Amino acid sequence: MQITRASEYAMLGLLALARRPMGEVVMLDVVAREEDIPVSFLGKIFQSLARGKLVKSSRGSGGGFMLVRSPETITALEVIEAVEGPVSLTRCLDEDSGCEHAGGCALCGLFAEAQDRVKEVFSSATVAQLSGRHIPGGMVRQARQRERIVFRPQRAAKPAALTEKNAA
Amino acid sequence: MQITRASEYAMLGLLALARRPMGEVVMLDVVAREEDIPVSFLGKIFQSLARGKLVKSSRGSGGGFMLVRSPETITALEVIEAVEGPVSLTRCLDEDSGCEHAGGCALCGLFAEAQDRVKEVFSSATVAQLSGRHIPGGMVRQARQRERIVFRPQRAAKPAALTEKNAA
DNA sequence: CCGCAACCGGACAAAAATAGTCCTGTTTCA
DNA sequence: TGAAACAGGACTATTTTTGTCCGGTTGCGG
Repeated sequence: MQITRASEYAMLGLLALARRPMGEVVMLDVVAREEDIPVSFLGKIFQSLARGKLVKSSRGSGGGFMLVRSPETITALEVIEAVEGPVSLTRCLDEDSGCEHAGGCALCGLFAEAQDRVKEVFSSATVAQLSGRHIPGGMVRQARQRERIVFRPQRAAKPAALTEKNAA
Repeated sequence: MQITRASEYAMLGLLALARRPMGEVVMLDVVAREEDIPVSFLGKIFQSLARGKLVKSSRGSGGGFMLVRSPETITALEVIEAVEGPVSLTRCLDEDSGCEHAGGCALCGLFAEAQDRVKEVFSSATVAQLSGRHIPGGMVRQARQRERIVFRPQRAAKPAALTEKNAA
């Protein structure tokens, strides 16, 4: 799958846009400073987002980027795929390529299942949801308790056991 | 998280042991040839598995590796963690390190959730289960239909919709 | 219609991770 | 004792990540 910095920055960048009134145009420079991301790298990333129709760029003075769709409709999965291309947890799952140790490859099934779960989670979180929780900048290191937000695809049934297990 | 070749090879290597009567000692060389893995790399990997107490090595002529525990009790997660160390989907989730864009970082929550799901899947599949399905070697490329095995943590409720979506 | 402001996009590059290889032990069996 | 087999550290090649740089191109404002 790889969740690289690029995806992370892309999300943060969109959060920066989402914090503003819908349709407002913001310069790269501003976003980069707000979220503490190298400008030139962020430039590349926003190019991808633009190609993916998540943002629109305008050039010339007074230019910058704006959200094309409302933050409620943009999922984390879309962002990640816009930046990293089609995600796959392992080479095994790249379409075409055909798993090396093919035949009846049980591993592929297992990896595919794991990947589906990840996609499920990422496609159930929107930029708007994340924006609601996020505090920009590299500051406030230890602010406000930080209980974890839970992103459950649909049902919220018995999270208790799992959460404890992972905390331990 | 990264599922690298090393994890993949580790699983395949264990499957090779699991195919044999419990406790049988097999040489690296044999495993490597069976699963079509570079011997010297597999050597490194089995060292990790041995440190993780999943296999035991014996040296000298007639030496090799054997499973220490029965394949039913070895989960894919254990294998992966033995080889790759503690898994984390993103840098964000490395213990210590403390997320860069901390404060109220919503991204970390999201990533953590995704990671939990992956761990859930991997900890619910055992070497024995996988072994039952696996056909060794790089051969048989297109053999036997290949419907996907489903590894669900507990309940098997409504897999239909999801599976179809992914097949498409 | 000129010039600057801002993005576009390709080339480049450093650093890290991945995927191995190799060689010198050390252990054990025969 | 000698060969067989793993142990483990050092080394290397390739790829990916994480950027930087720079010459376009576009479009607004004057």
